[in-house]
Amino acid sequence: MNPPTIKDVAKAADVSVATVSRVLHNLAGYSDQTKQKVLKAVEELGYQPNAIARGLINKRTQTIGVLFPDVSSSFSSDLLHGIEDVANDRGFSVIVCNTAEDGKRTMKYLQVLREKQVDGIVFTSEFLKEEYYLALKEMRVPVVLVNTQSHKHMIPYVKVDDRQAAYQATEYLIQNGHREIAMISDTPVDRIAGIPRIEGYKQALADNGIEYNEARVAYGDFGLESGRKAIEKLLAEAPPFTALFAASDEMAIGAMGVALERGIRIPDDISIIGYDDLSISRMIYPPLTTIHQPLTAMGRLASEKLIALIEDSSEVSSTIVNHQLVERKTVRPRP
Amino acid sequence: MNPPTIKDVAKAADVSVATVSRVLHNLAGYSDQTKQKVLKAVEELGYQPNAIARGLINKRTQTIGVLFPDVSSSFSSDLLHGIEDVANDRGFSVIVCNTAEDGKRTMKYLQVLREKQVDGIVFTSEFLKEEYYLALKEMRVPVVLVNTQSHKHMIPYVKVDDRQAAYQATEYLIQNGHREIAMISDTPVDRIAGIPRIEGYKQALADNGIEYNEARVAYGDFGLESGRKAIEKLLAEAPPFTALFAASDEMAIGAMGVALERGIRIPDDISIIGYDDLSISRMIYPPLTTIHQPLTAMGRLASEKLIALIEDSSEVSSTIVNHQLVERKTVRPRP
DNA sequence: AGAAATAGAGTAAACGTTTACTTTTTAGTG
DNA sequence: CACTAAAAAGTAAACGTTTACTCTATTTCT
Repeated sequence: MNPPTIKDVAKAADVSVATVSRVLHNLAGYSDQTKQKVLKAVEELGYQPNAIARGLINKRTQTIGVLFPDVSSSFSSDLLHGIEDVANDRGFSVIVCNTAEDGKRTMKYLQVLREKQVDGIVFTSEFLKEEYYLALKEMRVPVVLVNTQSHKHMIPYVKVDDRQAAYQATEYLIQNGHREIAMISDTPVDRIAGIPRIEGYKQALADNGIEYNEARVAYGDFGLESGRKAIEKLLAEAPPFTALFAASDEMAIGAMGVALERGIRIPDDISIIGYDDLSISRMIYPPLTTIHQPLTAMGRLASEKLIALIEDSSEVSSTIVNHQLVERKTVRPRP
Repeated sequence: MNPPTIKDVAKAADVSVATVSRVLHNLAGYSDQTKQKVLKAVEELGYQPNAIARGLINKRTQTIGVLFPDVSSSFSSDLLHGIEDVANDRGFSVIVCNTAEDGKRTMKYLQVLREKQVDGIVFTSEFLKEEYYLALKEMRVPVVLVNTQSHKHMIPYVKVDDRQAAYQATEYLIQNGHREIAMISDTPVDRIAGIPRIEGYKQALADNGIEYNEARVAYGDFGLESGRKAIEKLLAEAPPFTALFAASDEMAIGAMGVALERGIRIPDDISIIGYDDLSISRMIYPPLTTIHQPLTAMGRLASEKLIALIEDSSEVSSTIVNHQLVERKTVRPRP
């Protein structure tokens, strides 16, 4: 009735459970004949080992937990894709957690992951609060950060150099002759993705002798809708501009939408450059010029680092992955 | 050194492990004084129960597995969002599996999920092969299907009525005066999402006295790129048409992209209606008229059904969720 | 007061593995 | 053939819980 256990196999093959276990793990200590008997019994009973029992004894669950602020964003799901892919390859399962950027929820997830005895954790796209750090530390499992970083604690991370990427995006607009350049940023309290991108933008302006004008920057939350709001604000309140740097593709796409609705041509009237390179960005019209972040590859890398830490608990370093400016159709030289 | 166990708590509180367990589960059998002692010890040691050990004994892991053909598609991640949300609420974790529509991979996942003793499985957006069904059956855990359905086996599902939705989409174009209506479909061997949508399309034509012309239907795979290919084929080879029904938003968006590139105006020259209503569809320009599938809600519903099955193993029925035609800017009356 | 019921607690088996240790069998050596 | 080394296999503890069962002391009832 119940699923067969190793004992049932042992009985059927008329050997001890230890022998069955050894055969199944290819350890030494049995004759070829015995091996055949065991394998036959396994086959006949349709025996499958119970990973829970195994996990209990060797204190390994072959499971990792991954936290996202928003699983359903294109950004997160590309990351997840990469993470899941290598994890699976290496024999790990992944439990997804959607924190909704809510501290309470996050702490609850952390507790669940702890109780479930995950072997490691990937924490993505969000500032690592001290509270989280402490919980993570108590769990004593490896952690890797993706698309975020902790200045206070030494935790390996995988991310692009936001400051430099933003610098490059802005400079690209400048090289195209633009001097009145607006920006849509994340809230300026975001120490991870917000501030560095604004700084890169400012620096590029400064290095090219263009004065920074605070009125030309609007704030969003990386989402589509916030991009619409932001450009509306800019159009209404900011001094005129011929180019726009949006700190996320979603915001760029939102902004393009309202521009187009109002008969503002892209890139003829306003050039736009985004940030992320979501798969959608290539496909919309006009295709979005943007900073490519290799999200799937970053996910893969994160998984690899984490598993390395789990398996040899050797030290693993952080890596700044290369971004890339991909030229498509939303930027053109200033007339 | 090691994380404290229930034994450590028992020792610290000077009671037996049974008592600790009872206190932790609010069962009867101890004085208030004892309870305080135990709680104090738990607090001081920072004890957290081990879900693996618990799972071993009560044969419940509070974990479900979810299979997607492509985790990183917007479609899947909206579903996942809903599934994860209610699962978490009800105390379940979710393990994601990306089958990549690969039979081998799927079978491997099924085995892993079995070994990990998940309590239930959600299977999404793919035809349930007999092989999968058998594996699932052997696992003896509840299953719910999302966005797919098995005609052969009685398995509860959650999906929209594709045939009817396609009918409605097509009829909407007809009501707008169009008579030369092309379609981009999934491959016609797809018994789940392919055939019913084509049939709905055909039926709507027939009911309105329009002859079906096979040359006006092209095939894709639901992805963006395939939408581009399909419309290119249509533009090159099909008789002229004034409207297009795409069986997925991604394909519709891909098609819009090439139309726009070629100076074909949407909706002035060609009206387009999509299918899915991804969050991006509202945001692109022009915003896509489409059939709304409430993906997140469908995910939630699936989770609820599955958990109901897990918890009382009562019978649970399937539900056809309501789709909705959302009118945006890509369809206009024929001039 | 004595019996019966009850509250408060402990003991130990069970869940399905892995593995250190022990025992038995076989093969090898001089 | 006696003895040793190696191979083959078994025994049982351990992992961290839950829970059925048992035991003792106290309360309740007649």
